[in-house]
Amino acid sequence: MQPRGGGASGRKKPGERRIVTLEDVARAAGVHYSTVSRALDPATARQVNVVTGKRVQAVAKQMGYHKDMVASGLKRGRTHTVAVVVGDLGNPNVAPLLRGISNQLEAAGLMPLIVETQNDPARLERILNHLLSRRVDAVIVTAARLGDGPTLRRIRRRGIPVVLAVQTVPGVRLPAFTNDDILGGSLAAQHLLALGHRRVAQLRGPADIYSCHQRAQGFSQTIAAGGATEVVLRSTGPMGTAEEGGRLMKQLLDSKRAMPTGIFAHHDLMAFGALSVAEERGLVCPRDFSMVGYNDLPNLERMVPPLTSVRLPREELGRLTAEVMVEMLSSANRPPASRKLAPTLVVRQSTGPPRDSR
Amino acid sequence: MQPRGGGASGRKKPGERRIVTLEDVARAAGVHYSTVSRALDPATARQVNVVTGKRVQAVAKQMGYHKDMVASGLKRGRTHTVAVVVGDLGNPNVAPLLRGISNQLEAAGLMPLIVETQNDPARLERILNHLLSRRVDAVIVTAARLGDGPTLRRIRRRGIPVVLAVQTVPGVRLPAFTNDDILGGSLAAQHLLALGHRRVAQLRGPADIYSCHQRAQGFSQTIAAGGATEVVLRSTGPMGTAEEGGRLMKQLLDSKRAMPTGIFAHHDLMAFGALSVAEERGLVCPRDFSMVGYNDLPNLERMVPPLTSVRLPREELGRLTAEVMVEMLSSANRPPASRKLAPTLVVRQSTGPPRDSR
DNA sequence: TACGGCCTTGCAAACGTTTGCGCCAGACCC
DNA sequence: GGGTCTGGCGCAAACGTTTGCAAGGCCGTA
Repeated sequence: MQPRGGGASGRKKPGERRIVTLEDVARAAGVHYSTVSRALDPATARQVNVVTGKRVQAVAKQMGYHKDMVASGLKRGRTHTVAVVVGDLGNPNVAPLLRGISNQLEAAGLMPLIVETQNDPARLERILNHLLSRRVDAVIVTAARLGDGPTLRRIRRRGIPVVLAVQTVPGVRLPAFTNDDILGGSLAAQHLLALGHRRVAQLRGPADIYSCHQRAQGFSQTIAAGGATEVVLRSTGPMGTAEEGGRLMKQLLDSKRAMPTGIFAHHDLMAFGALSVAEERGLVCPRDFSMVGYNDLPNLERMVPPLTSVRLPREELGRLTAEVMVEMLSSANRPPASRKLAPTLVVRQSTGPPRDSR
Repeated sequence: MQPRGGGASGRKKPGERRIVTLEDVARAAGVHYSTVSRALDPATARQVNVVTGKRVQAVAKQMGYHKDMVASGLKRGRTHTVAVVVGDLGNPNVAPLLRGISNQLEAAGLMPLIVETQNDPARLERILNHLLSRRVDAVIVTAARLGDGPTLRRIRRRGIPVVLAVQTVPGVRLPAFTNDDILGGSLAAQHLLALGHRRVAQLRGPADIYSCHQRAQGFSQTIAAGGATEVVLRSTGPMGTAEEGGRLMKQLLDSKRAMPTGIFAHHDLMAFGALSVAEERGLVCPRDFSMVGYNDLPNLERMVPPLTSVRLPREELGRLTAEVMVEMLSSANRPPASRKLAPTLVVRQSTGPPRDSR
């Protein structure tokens, strides 16, 4: 049992003093360490005499005391840590989401523990075990796939609050804060209909992502209601890659049917892939067909053509999610209700009237 | 002192059993809990009889025991947590870097605790105090600014290993793993020189970021050695925003001197901002001037014009950094040496020969 | 003066794990 | 058969905090 603060450098400088504990402060202030503990916790500070309290606080500050959150966590059963599970840190959507979450949690004295599943359900399982053994106070899952229901229920049964963000999975009774993807799909459809498109195509994301079902539903319903015809291509690969988009576009172009004039891709990157394939075949967007993406990735306005896309309220979604989480942790009552936030359509130059109507 | 596992939902289902401890397992297996502890830790497992060990492990698994890392952390003084301080999660550079770090740490049984300073030195200070009180085993700082030396030294003096990634600050004796930004700047310069440019400009990033000094140095030296003339514009705002790039470009265009034919921007986003301003003034890239960016942001090939840029080995840098960190934590000897990784130039269509040479 | 009620403070038992130490039993040697 | 060694296990003390409980002092009131 070597002393603390040795570090791993090997060079033990004299300046490397070991950790300052309650007992050290207590000795210096001439009180019992329980008094120090009380004086330093705002919730119990009024139990100690004002002048003693001030003195203790001064001594603690002067000695550079910092509460050991590990010990505190052990004793209280609260680590003030909230795990945030993301699918892919490289996804441009997650940064604003995480910022929203982090800011909100931080304001409540909680620290986000960000972990990445890399969209691998097996990793999710492993990671969650790790998180449980680290006694996180709660979990925010931003990358739930349809198969994750049992895993999520398992954490919930451990008594740890779980909320879903961005992605939800139907049937699992957990509060979820998502984009209104039905509306998102519908916005894309309305836009194409308004421009006069009568034959449209949809490049769908993977089947195990619920929000893709929603996007599809919103789009298809609106298209049908508008009396236009639709063909649907289903992605089987990973979520939202340019390759998948290109593959589906090839499939579409190789089919016998008449080329649709409007295309809705479930992800901007899929739209890019599709555009590349179309260009190779000599098709020009928006002259020969219109393209609507999803997610409104950064710097879209500098792309060629600047992509019309559905923008999601990412940071706000993060804020909202964390806000609810904080409330769940402080007041132990009613399970909060799920909410959906409305996306908006950002129109750029990848969409226009169909060629045959000019 | 209420029992664990109550959670915050308020609905206490019967399934919510409290946490399984060593003692629970011990009772079920008919041994002392210290024996369970030893049996479950590979490092001490050989101290217990093989058959007892197997039985204990079976019972533990069957009961769903998971070691409480909080308690373990308190006892051992090791939390198996490494803090990773990033400046801005939205920066596309950080995702691959974090992936490299995470994968490597995870393989060593460590968990990254990702925190964002939002490029605010005051936040850095606050956050580091938080991290210290959470007893992280080590810290990786990926966003050091020139003024951060004292803060970094302070953590180091607490005996906690610190390494720098991506950004370093001269004078602070910490191992740093960075891109070779001198080479990066030089690559940009060589490219412009080879194309025949004789009058070039440099749009510099903020002065408190050391890698910008390096980029500038590499660029200027190479340009000077090539006998070309250079004008330098210095950013005073935040790192690498389109606004800053635009501002500097305006400054350049408004100056009396002859318009340079080649421009090197310290960040792709600055390049975008500059391009926008130039377009407004009727200049066309690469006809009227060439532009080289830095960082090789994603989807650059779909921009107009596709931007020539310096690509950094981000994920590899993360891997390397974490690898060294792991080694520092396991073997307590020699402080490791800093290393630089070589960037490469990705040539696209934003650069070409100067107009006057055609 | 006696007594009940504060306000302050100290005491000590947790929280769940790790680990030095020591005990016991069996094996082995002479 | 007595001694030593060793493998396996239990005991209990930590790690640093939090927090019921109770003791002591002070005040006011009867």
